[in-house]
Order: sequence, then structure tokens, then C-alpha cells
Amino acid sequence: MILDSVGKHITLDENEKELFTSLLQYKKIRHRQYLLNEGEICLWSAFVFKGCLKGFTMDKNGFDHILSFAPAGWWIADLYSLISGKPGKMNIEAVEETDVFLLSKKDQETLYVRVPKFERFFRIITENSLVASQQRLLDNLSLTAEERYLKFCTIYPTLINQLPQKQIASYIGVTPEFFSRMRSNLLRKK
Amino acid sequence: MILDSVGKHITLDENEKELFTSLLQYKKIRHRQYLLNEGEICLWSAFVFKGCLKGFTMDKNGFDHILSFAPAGWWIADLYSLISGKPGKMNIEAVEETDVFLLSKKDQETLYVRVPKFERFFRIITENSLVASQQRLLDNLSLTAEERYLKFCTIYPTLINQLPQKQIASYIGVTPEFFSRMRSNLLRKK
DNA sequence: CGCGACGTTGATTTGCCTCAACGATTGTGG
DNA sequence: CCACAATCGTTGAGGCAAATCAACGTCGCG
Repeated sequence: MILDSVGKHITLDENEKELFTSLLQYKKIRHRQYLLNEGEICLWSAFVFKGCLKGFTMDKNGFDHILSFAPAGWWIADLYSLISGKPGKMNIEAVEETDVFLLSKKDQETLYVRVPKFERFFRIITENSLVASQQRLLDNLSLTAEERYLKFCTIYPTLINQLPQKQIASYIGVTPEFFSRMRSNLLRKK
Repeated sequence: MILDSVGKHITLDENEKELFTSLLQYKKIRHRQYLLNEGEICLWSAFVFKGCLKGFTMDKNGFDHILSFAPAGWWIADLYSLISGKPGKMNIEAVEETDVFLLSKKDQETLYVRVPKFERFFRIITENSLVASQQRLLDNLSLTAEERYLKFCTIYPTLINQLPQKQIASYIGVTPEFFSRMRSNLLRKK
């Protein structure tokens, strides 16, 4: 549940819990439905309760690049757009039937004022995301596609079998064709 | 000055300013001197007052990968190590004579308790870093080396002439040899 | 001066991409 | 419930961006 997730980093009393949950808006997103489209202004942060979302952008040649997967228990948003208030380039789409809680930017600001502990909570969440993002950047600079794939398997063991290969390929940064070859090479080795 | 930088995101009264500055430790780092070595536990965040630092890691083949430059006005740390308390893989080195203020992890926690506004400040700083890190990841997935170089030039115009080419090559993710060729191609074009 | 780091250039190799063709699977409307 | 389209995964042939390895000139600096 979402309060458990928050509870890992800050301690809330009953009133604070109630305030927090009262600001959340429940939403069900069907498979392949978009929660956010490129060009829109991102006005909320989404907590994935069940299912899985992906955040991706399209480059000038029409290719997708998946920036992040958000399985159950994770937050996702187009942070650039959320912070700047400008239209973003990110799409957020459900890779399966997904339930989320939305926290609007306005309510998030309210929360910061009324329960400053939430500044701490989101600082910690953001720090962890930054560490992960830097590590992934480093992996892209120093590992081969094969090594990145193996790492992906250890980080998201549950996603491997429920996700089309195409999307894993996009995440690790290779074409679906190359990904297919790479995978059959790995299978042959073992 | 460092208080101007903080003042862009939060408003402090005189006592708070004094508390904050009293926790900072001034340090001068000479060219090529290390502020942090791979394998050490990172116990502080550093604010660059003058000069420039770089954060980099070495891969298993002995190649450097520059994760970030920190010119004047920027913060730098091995966030992974700082958060987890474990030894990190990052090196932080001065690319020229540099003056920094160090804020120890312990004092940073003190600051969070005594002046909760600093939670907000570091949340915002971290959010901005995350946006930048994600954008760079995206650039590495979707742009050619040449495009990344041109982008680097617009983002760090001042660094281009004061940094060895080797280091720019490392930042954008190519070998020094390829970088040299690429640059002479660009010059020929114009 | 002489050493070590840097930048350049050439020849060759390689990891990954592109384009194209083809089955297998999934989904959809009639 | 079937027919057909769309998407997905696989495989082959060929191409290109960038890496590798090596040689050489240059510069800053102890």
C-alpha cells in the first residue's frame, strides 16, 4: 500500500496520513492507454499501485527510448515538465492494466507546506532516482549491450517475461533485431 | 557566493544563514588533486566556489568515464556512497585550482532538523540534477557523438577551451582518437 | 634537457544498425 | 468462431559509426 512506501522514509500520524490519502486521486489505466502524452504539461506525480507504466520519448527519427519502467511501488512523472511547468517530451503508457494514485502538483505543494516531512520524503525518493539514473548512464558508457541486458535481468527479474522484447531492447538501447540475436547467442552459450 | 545560490530556492533569516555558513568547511584543491578516491566512503557534499571539479569512475578495462563536471556554483558528491554509507566507485578530482565548501553528512542532517527548509533546498537541487541526468541518458541513446559534442559546447561553453580534449571525449562517451577526428571534420565543414 | 601526457593521423576491426523477408502470435471486426 | 490485419520475433546480407592498435609530433614541466 502507498502508506507503507511512505512509511519507509518518514513517520506520519493519523491526521497526516488522512490528509495525504485525501489528496490522492485513484485512476485505472488500461493496457496501452496513455497517462501522459508528449507535448502536454505534466501536472502530477503518479504512484503505481498495481501493474506497470513506462516513460519514453520519441527521437527525431521516430524511435522510442524508454527512460524508466515504473512497476508497483514506484513513482513516475515527467519531472522536467512538472518542475518547469512547460510542455514535456515524455509519454507515459501502461504496459499492462495498471492502477495508480495521482498527486497533483498543486496538492504536492500544499503537502509540503502543511506536512514538511514530505519535503524529506520526496527528497529521498529523488536522490534514489538520481543514483539509479547515474548508474544507468555509466552502464551505457562502459558496458556492452549484452552486459546491460544481463544487468536488466537482475534489476527487473519480473519484467523480463511479461514485457515484449522490443521494449527491453529500447530500454537497454539496442534495436529489436540486435536484441534478438544477442539473446539467442546467450542461450547458445549456456 | 554560496548564500546567493541557496537564496534562489529558499529564504533564510540571519540566524539560519549564520548556522548554515558555520557548518561549512573551506578547502582549497590544487589542480589534479583528488577530493575523493574510489573505494572511500563519501562523507560530505561539496559546493564549488571557484574552479571546477570532475566526478568520474574507472571501468574494468581502466577507462575513465566522467559522470559530471562541477563548475563554480554547483554541488558535487558521490551520492550513492553518501546515501548508503558504503564505499563508492567515484573519484572526484580538480581539473584546475578549485575552492570548495564542504558540508558533512552529519551537519547536513543537523541542518535538516534545525532548518527544515534545507530539505526543500536539496530536494530542488536533486530534482534538477535528475532532470539533467535523464536528459543526458536520453542524448546518449538517441544522438550521434557529433550531436552530443555540439550540445556539450552549448551547455558548458566555458569548459571547452580550458579542458583537455581527452576529458570532453570521456564525458560525451567516445575515445580521444575518435573525438579528434570528429572535431577536425566539424572544423572542415565550417 | 628529457620524460610523460596530450593530440593527430592511418590502417584495420567490431559492435551494432539498416533493410528486407518470413513465420508466429495476437487482436479485431464481421 | 473464423478471416484477416497488425504486431512481434527471427534470420540473412550488407553497411556504418566508433573502437582498437600503432606510430609520431608537440608541448608543459620537473
